[in-house]
Amino acid sequence: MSAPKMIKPTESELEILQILWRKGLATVREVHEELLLTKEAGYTTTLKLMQIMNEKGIVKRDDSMRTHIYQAAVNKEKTQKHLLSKIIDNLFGGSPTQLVIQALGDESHKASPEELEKIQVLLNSLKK
Amino acid sequence: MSAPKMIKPTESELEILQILWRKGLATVREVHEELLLTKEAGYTTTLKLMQIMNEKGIVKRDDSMRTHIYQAAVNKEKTQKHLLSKIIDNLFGGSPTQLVIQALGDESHKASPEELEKIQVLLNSLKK
DNA sequence: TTGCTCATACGAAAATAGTCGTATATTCGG
DNA sequence: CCGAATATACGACTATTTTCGTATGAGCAA
Repeated sequence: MSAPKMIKPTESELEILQILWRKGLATVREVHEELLLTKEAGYTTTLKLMQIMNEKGIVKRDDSMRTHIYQAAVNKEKTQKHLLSKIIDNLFGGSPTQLVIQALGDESHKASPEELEKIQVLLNSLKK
Repeated sequence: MSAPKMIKPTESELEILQILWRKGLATVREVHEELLLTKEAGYTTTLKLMQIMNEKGIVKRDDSMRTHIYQAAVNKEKTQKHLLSKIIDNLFGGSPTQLVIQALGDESHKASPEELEKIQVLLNSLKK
């Protein structure tokens, strides 16, 4: 098993990746519109970022038409896991438990009862 | 309630913060030695980083002696919580549950039974 | 005192990230 | 066919982060 590439998207790239993960396929224009909901940005800025992501292999695109169609080229769960692992080391001294505790206690991102139940199920399976 | 400062340490700063959180007080030399266990770095690089962190208010120092003594000036839990919150938004689309699930499933950072029990306790209190 | 070691200060290069203006090409309505 | 709207390419500028060389001075042993 080998890591084909060291995945390390920047913050801006992560914002774009999230949109692509959600939409599957999207044009620069569509991604840009979504970004505008959250932040200020010029269209060509978004375009450039996506071009760079393409060069890095973070996204793929179909450029057979005038308007190119983009999609994520990195797996969502893998990327999350990889970055999370870094954070556990970098921010929580290697302890995932500390991270989990902080995350569950986060006031601005409360988990619903259904979600808590999901976690409970996972917890049970880990306990065995 | 107001945020006195937007806490946003860079990666390198985070590495140093972790050491300071652990040790409490430390000289540049001590911090540097610890960093060397994990990565390459010149001494003056570490020094400069810590000087900048001092200017930013991320660390404090006692410079009454020739060898300055540093300590973290930001609260560990607050910093973790703040950065985690960003990550939940940036990487997990606002869902802490997804983050928790990925974290608990991380093969390279397994939680011990005692830690799982801690999480269980927290989970119980949240369920109410 | 002299010379060696070790500490901080400081400036500036190198590496990364993010922004955007402008050129140019394509499409399409009329 | 013409012009407005819209797309990509690309270069360059700004900002931030990281790295380190060099200067300078304190402390200390011989």
